[in-house]
Amino acid sequence: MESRCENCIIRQFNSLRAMSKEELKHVSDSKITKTVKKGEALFEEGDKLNGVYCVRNGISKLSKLSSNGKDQIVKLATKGEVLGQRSVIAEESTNLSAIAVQDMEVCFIPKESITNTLQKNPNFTLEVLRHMAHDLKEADDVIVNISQKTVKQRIAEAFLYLKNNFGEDEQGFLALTLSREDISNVVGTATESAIRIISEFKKKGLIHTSGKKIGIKDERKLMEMVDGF
Amino acid sequence: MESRCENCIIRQFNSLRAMSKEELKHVSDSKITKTVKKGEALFEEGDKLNGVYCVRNGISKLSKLSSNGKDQIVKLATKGEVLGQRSVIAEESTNLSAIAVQDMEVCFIPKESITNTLQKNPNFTLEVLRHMAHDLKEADDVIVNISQKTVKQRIAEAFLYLKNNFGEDEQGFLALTLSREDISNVVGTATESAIRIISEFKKKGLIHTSGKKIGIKDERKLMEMVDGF
DNA sequence: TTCCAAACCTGACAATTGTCATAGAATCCC
DNA sequence: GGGATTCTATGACAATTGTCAGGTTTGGAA
Repeated sequence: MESRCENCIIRQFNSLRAMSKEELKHVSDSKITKTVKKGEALFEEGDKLNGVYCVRNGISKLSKLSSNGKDQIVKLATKGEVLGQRSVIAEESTNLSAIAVQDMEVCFIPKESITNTLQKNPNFTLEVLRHMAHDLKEADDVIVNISQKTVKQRIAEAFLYLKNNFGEDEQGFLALTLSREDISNVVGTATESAIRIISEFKKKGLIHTSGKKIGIKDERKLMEMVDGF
Repeated sequence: MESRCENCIIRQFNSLRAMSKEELKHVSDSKITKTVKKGEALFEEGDKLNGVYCVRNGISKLSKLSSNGKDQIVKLATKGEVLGQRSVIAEESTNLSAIAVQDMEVCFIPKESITNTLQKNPNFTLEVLRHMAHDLKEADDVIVNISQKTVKQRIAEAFLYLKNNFGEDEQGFLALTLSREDISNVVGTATESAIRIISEFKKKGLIHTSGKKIGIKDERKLMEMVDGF
């Protein structure tokens, strides 16, 4: 049941596609496939990583603990993304925790395969660099959003982000269901504030809910709200 | 007066040090040295960059305009840093503006020298990658700080950051003097709020001021404040 | 099923922060 | 040097957000 990287479609979405046949073979021979249950950690802030994780299925939140005891979610990583790269490249312990928000299937790739290829295959290195450049741009956007937008705007934006990146189920609910606490940790606010605003959105007919699940009813109004109306 | 990159000490602090002799020679032949006056822009958000800027002297703020009309300063770049890399690597227009907060001397390096080297010299690419990994980690830290700390804490932290990164002058003032507006754009708050908190710090004896200049008087208390006391 | 713990929700209140208005100080430019 | 402009500063107030203190609902385990 352990499939070969050479045949893995996921690879097309990340920097591994720039690896040569032989390099890929080496990765495939050394990789370990793992399943991670919802709520379990791939790794925790401060861990020294001996490799990276390639996400085959499921979604992980990348978060960092603040000195006030709250988690801030910095990114949601899904199928095709490689986690832990930054830490392996900089040869530092990781600055983020990775915790599954859905059951996951991941491949652990020992860092030797990665660092060797980084030193030998400029295409691969460049590909990794491009991905990191993209992540950096996104991080800049997050900084601006968090500091210049209200909680209400950020929550509206988060819902649109969830829809655009993870889609909806058959009944029109967001495919990725986060707890209220996770939502508040994404936008950087108190859980109670997030809940209050969700209730308000529901009253205004912007969204509908069913248990934890949230569905977007009025996308246009949400978009207007993000831009400040 | 145009000196050669081969002899430039600045290079030791950035990824250019991983270039070979010939590559460096090529860069040196194609580079253009510029002076940029305080307040002038190296480039503006949305510009397509035809190269990168290596800072020889002075300091630049990297900022992004928010939809509410305020600038958010994402980073302060000083001697040795290379600006515009992200944009050149991703082959996108830049997401940030770079504006001098002090008179600057910079070298413009056409992108061909960079992209060629990126494709041929894995050491260089890896070096760039390491720098970007570092920037990304810093960006994560900024996200957590902005979303989880109060304005007061962030301003205290900003002062300590300025001292640690840019030092103090002979009279004990921070060597980098920012306008109150720039300070508020670093921490992501209204200018009035920043001014009010600066006044408060002054009353409490944490800092002293003279015109725009700010000096740190009680570093210990500022550090405690950052951690929430 | 029943119970327990966790998650969700709401109200009341306080603290923080932003906005607007205004005034003095510094700076720039002719 | 004088006038205009920008920057700094402060007060008053409103809006936003966080905190605390309860509730209710939900989901899972015994």
